Amino acid sequence: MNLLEVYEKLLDAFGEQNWWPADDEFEVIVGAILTQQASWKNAEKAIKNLKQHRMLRSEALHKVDIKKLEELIKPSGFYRVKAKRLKSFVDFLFEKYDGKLEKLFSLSMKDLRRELLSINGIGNETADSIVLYSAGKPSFVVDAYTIRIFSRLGLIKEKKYEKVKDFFEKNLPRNVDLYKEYHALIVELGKNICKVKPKCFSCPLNKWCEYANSANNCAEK
DNA sequence: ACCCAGGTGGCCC
DNA sequence: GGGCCACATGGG
Repeated sequence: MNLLEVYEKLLDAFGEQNWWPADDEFEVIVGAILTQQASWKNAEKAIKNLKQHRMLRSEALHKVDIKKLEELIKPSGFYRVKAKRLKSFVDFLFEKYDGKLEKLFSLSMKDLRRELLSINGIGNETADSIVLYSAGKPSFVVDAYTIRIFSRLGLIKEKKYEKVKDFFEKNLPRNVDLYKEYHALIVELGKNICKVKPKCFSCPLNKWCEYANSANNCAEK
C-alpha cells in the first residue's frame, strides 16, 4: 500500500473533488483563513457576507473597519482573531507587495511559503493551502486528518507537520493537480472516520476498510 | 447537553 | 522541543 494506491482508492470512492471552491485567488486566501478550525459551511456563510458587501478584494479588506469585518465573518467562528488575521494578511500585502497577489506569487515557492509563515495567523496548513490552491505551486497540504489517517494506516510514524509533508512530497510525483486532489480527498475521508477511537476506521470503501480493519482490528460500523 | 469542525499563537516548563 | 489553553459559531 503506497501513497499512489491510497490515492486511487480515494478517487474511486469519492470522485474528483475539484478544490478549491472559490471564484478567484484572493477568495482562496480569505477562505483558507476563515475555515481554520471551522466547518466549510460556516466559512462559506462568512464569505457570502463578504461578497455581498463587496469585501472580497484586497483594497476593500485593507480599508474596512475591523469591527465591521468582525460582524461580517461572525458565522465562521473565532471571528475576532480571524478578522485580525485577514487584516494581517492584507496589511502585509500592501506593505511589501503593493497590494498585488501577482507580485507576491512571483516569488519562488520556498520564499513564498516563508513569507506567508511570517504573517501572524498564517501557520503551516494555511500557508500551504495558499501556495497550492491560490498560487498554484506544488506544496503538499497537511492537516489533522492527514496525520490521523496515515498514522492509523501505519504509513507514517512522525506526526510533525514538516515530516509528514516531506513524506508526501518525496513519495508522490511533484504535480499540482495531484496535490490539490489528494488533499481534498483526504479531507473527504477524514469526515468519515472517527476522531476519538483509534481503532475505528469506518469509511465507505470496502477494500480500504478491509485493509484498515486488518491493521487495526476495527469492528466499528 | 455534549462533541466536532479543512488551525494558530501564546504561554509555560 | 512538547503540552495546555483561548479563540466562537453552527450542525449533528
